[in-house]
Amino acid sequence: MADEKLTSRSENYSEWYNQVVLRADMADYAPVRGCMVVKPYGWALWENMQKELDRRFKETGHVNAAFPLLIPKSFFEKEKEHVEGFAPELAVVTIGGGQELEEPLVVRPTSETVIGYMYSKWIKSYRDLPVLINQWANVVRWEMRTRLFLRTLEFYWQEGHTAHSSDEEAQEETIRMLDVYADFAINEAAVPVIRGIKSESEKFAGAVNTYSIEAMMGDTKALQAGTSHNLGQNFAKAFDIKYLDQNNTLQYCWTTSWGLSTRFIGAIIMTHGDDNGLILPPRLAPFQIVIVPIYKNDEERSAVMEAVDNVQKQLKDFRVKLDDRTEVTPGYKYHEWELRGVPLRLEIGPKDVEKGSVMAARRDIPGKPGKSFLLQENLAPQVQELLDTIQAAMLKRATEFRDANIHPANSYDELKEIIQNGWAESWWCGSSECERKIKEETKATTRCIPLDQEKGGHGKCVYCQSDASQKVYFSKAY
RNA sequence: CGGGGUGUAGCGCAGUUGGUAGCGCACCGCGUUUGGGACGCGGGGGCCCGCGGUUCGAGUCCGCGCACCCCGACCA
Repeated sequence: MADEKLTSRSENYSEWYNQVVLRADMADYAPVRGCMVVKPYGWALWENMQKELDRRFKETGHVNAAFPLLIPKSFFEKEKEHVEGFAPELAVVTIGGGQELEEPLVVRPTSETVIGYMYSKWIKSYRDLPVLINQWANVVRWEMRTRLFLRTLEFYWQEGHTAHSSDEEAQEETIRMLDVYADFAINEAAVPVIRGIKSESEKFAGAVNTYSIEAMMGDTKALQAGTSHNLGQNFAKAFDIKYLDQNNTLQYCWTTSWGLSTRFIGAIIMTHGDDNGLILPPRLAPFQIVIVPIYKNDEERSAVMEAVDNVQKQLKDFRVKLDDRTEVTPGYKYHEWELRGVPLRLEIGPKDVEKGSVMAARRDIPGKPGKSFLLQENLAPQVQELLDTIQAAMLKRATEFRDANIHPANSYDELKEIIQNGWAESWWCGSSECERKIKEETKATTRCIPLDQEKGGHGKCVYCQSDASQKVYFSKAY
C-alpha cells in the first residue's frame, strides 16, 4: 500500500491530496464517475465526527429522523430560487419496476422540499413549534468536476431542518447551529474556522441568509466547511407550512436548515496534513495510538509482548491499534502509520522492557524532536496529556498558519497580489457587481462577511471605492 | 461542456521497422531479518478498454466509441 514517497505539497498540492486519501486507505474510486467508496478507515473518522456532532445536536434539543431518498420532481418547482439553484445538478429517476413513471422522482440533493411537505402536514398550532429535526443521510448532486471527499456526486452529511414561530427564533437557531459547527471544528477537529455570512451570490438557493464556517487549507485556498441557512418564510410559503398562533391567526412558519458533510474530512486532511501524509486530530482519529513492538528473537519477543500486553491493558480507554505484523519491519510501520495520520506512536522494544519505558513519537512533530520516553507505570495519564498537547498544538499551528496568510487589502492591486497566496480582508460595498468583477478578473470569490468584526466601521470598497460598512474575505476556494 | 492526458498483471510502467507480452512493487511458499521504508531463493497471476478496418499476422497502424484522471466554467 504505502511503498513509495508521497508527492510533496509544494510540488503538486492536489496530487498530494489524492495520494494521501488513497494511500491512507480513507477512500477509493467507485465504478461510476465522481463517486467514491468510503473505506473503513475513512468511515471510522466520519463516525467519530458524527458522534461529536450528534451529541451537540441532541444537547441543543434536536432529534433525528429519516426522510425518503426519492422526491417528486414537482417539489423542486415550488420554490423559485431553489429550482434554479438545483435543477442543473439533479439526478432523476424516470423508470421504476420497468415502467415509465407518471412523475419523475429526484434523488435528493438536499431535503428542504420533502421535509417542508411533511412539516405542512404535521404543524397545525404554535404548540407544535418549534420542530427541531436532523437527519443523517446521503445526497446526490450531479457535479461537473469531482474530487475525493471535497466534491463527489454522492456524499454523506447531516441536514438539520427546523420550523419556528418567529423570525427572531429562526435567526437564533441559525446562529446557534453555526456556533455548534464552529465549536466542533475548532475543539474536535482542530480546524480553526471563521464564522460569517455569505454574500447574495454565494448563499443557498432559496435562503434569506446563509452563514458558513470557512477554513483555510494548506495551500491557502478556502473551504466552506459547514453552512447554516435562515430560510425565512420562503419554504413555508412554497410548502404551505402554517400554524395557528395564540390569537387564532394563521401564520407561516419560519424555517432553517443547516448541514455539514463528508467534505469536512477533506478539510481535516488539508488543514493538518504534511509531506509525510495525514495528521489526524487525537479527538477524532480512528486510532489515537499505534503500538509497534520491536524484537530480534523469540526470547525478546515474549518479553516485549508481555510489556505490550500490559500497556494495552492500561490504555483500554483509548483507541489503540497494535501493529503486530511480522512480515514488515518497524521502519515500514512507522512510515505507514505516519502516512495514515495516527497522532501518537508507542514503540516498545527490549530497551523499554529493561527500563520499564516506552518510546512515544508525536505525529505532529516529525523525527527526533517529537520523540520522548514515557514510563510504563501509570501510563494512561501520561498518554492523555500527550494527546491533549498534540490536539492543542495542531489547533495552534493551523491558527497561526491561517492568520499569517490573511492580509488586509487596501487597494485592488493589493488584493490581486494577496489572493495569489492567501486571503484578502477588505472593505466591500456589498454590490454583487463588484463581487462578480473581482471573481472574473482574479478567480477570487467572497468567502464570508465575518461576524466578528467591529460594528460601525467604514471604509472604501476595494473595487469601486464607494463607501463600505463591512469587511469581507476574498480568496480562491475549493 | 471546452482544453490536456491516460487506458497492457492488484498498483506503477516498458513494449523497437507489425512476428504472438515483459520489468519493478504488491501477492503466495521457504529461510534469514526486525529501534526509521530488509534480503535470498522459488512461485502464481494477462480477452493488452471496446467495436470495426488494414494485414499472412495487430498491444503496436487507421477509424469510431467508451471510461477515467488533470486544468477551466458550475457547486457543499
